[in-house]
Amino acid sequence: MAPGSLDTLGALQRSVLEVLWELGEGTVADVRSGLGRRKQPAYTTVLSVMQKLEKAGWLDHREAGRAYVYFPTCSRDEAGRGSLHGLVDRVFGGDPLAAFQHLLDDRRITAEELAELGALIAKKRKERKQ
Amino acid sequence: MAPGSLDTLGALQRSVLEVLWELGEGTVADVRSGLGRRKQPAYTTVLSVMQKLEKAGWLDHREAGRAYVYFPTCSRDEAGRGSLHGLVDRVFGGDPLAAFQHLLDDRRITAEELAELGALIAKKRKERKQ
DNA sequence: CTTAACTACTACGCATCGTAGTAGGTTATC
DNA sequence: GATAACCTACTACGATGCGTAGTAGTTAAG
Repeated sequence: MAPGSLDTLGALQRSVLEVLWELGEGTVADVRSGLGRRKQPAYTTVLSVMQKLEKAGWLDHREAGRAYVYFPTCSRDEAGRGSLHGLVDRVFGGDPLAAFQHLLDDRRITAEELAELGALIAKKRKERKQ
Repeated sequence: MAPGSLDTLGALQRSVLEVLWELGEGTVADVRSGLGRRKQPAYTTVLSVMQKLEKAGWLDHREAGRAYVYFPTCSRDEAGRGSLHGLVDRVFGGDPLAAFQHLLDDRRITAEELAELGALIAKKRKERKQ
């Protein structure tokens, strides 16, 4: 399970996580060069952020020779699910249906996506039947 | 539109908003007694929080005689929608369908709700057709 | 006029983020 | 073996934001 909501993380913290999800795993140096920023933070800055992320449960590490190789404790998908789950709890009183309603009212959903959704739900219902 | 994400608010801030959504509007004293807490914060504490919420765009007020009557600038629904919208942007790269997928995988959705959802989508599609 | 109620302004402790320096250990090089 | 390079651990600091509340000032009521 995700250790918290992505929304409570700072910008740099989320960037670091993003890089590690992209790479799968990596050293501090890897992550640092993976950050697509004009002004790269100091090595120790990235290290600090990653240590804090590890303490918060987002990252773990293994030793590989002299260096530590860090990796996320949950996939991007799981983190997204956890964040959404948290939002539904905190904002919609734990009612997923309420969240659905709002998403459905979103103007950005195309007719094709709507159709896709219908199919998705039908499939889900079939799965449940068994 | 909602001035931000509910998720970035503190616990007391959200409680205050909650009370005002419940009441529709209210003075500082109204909100204070509306907070269902064992230890009620000082009057000035609630006032401070509400002033900060107003500066942040969540509240507005009108004068009524001697007192200020505060009210939310957006409905609870709009705030929820805004938070969800923000989450979809920040976490799912602006793809509502991805958020749907996760919600659908939620174990808490009952078969009845799933059916309800199907009907909801069918209705939505019909609306779009016109 | 005095008192009660209400708002404005200010402040403080605490937590966290971004930032990074310094100290110390391990590996590679000469 | 000594030294340089690289890596981690620990510590720190400014900024910001939340919860908390006191003080001062204004307005209404008696």
